[in-house]
Amino acid sequence: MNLLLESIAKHVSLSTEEQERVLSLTESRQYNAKTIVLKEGETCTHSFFVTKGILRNYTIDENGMEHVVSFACPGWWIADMYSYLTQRPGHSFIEVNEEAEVLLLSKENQELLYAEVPKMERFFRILIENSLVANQQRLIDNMSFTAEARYDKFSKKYAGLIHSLPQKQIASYIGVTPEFFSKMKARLLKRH
Amino acid sequence: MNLLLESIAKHVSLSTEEQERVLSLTESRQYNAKTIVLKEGETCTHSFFVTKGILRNYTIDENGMEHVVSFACPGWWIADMYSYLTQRPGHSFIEVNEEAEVLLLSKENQELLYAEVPKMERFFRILIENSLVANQQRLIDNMSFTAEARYDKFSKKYAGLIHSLPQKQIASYIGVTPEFFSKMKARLLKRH
DNA sequence: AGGAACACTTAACCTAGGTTAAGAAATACA
DNA sequence: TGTATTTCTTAACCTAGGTTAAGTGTTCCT
Repeated sequence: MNLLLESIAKHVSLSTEEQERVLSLTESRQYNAKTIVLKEGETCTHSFFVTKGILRNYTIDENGMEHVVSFACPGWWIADMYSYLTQRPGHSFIEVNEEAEVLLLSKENQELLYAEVPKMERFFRILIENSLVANQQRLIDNMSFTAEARYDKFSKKYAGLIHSLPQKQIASYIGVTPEFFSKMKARLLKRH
Repeated sequence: MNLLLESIAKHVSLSTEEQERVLSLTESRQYNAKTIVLKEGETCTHSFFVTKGILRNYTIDENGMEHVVSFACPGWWIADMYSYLTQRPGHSFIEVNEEAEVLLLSKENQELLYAEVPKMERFFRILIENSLVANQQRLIDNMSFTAEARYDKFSKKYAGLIHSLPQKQIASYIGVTPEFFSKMKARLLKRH
């Protein structure tokens, strides 16, 4: 069965016609690893629902350091939220980590969908609510915990993902340099 | 005119009956400064729309350190989002900073509102979207910038609020100790 | 008005994590 | 298959920000 429809069905129930309408407004794409699907300064015209592979959203700060905003694996959405919502040039990149298949939903089609299938507005509201809660938690974690504890949380939360990610991206997500991450990992190993 | 209705009107337009329905589902309350309206471990049954005063949402970590999640002044909503959305015991406090007047909206009434006035689902979707974007930006800022730069951003963003907040709360919001904040401020003064 | 309870400051000292740099391992790619 | 590029490791050294502690305002409460 279709991963997108499954994921929608977890939060709202659509008629067969509504399901078809949803799918008709999306567009399927495939990308090779390392494809950059959105660059800093571009406007994020579509959001991406991942059906295969892994994508990531990150910023590059004024010292050239990369900071991962989010990873997306199958069943997850990804976009530069600021740019997508405002339809103004964004400040982040979206890059394909591993050969991927995605469904594209353009901003216009999303608005259409809200008008035609109100349940989809509920669906996205719930998704965004969950993102917000996760994001607030991550912010508090960054202020409350040491890098080691954050890594521990990350490992548990993204257990499936963790072995598919280069260490430097994990380091960047939890907010430390790759060098420190490497040192920390060695310390953890030595302890047991 | 009513601050809540004004704020709604910025995003969706309601009929007079709809406006009345919204108001009929909220409940007005007054609180003195220092009132704790939600404690860690309690379930956040209502969200608060501030019409007067200032409230703040914060967590206390395992070392007893306070971390401010958000401030709310007139025209803003505040809640323990995790607890409010899941209706499970939360991990944060909501406290009245300055004598306040608020409108309470219970979770049940919010759901009622979504069913009766679909435009309100849009309204809250947009609000949550904006929160998410602001929160993602704050997270990235914490990883990209020094405490000084974060303070600078905070001062600009909350220019109106900043003189009503004790320094320790600003320190806690930007993610430093009150002692370091004090040192930093002295340094900034000395520089010009 | 007087004192308990906070809020802020300062200063000496400490540490988690950053920086630089150089080498080793792994991947990509021709 | 070899070489170029990227990732990872290690180690010496550095610094932003934390900790502790003691003193000085403030506020608030009776």
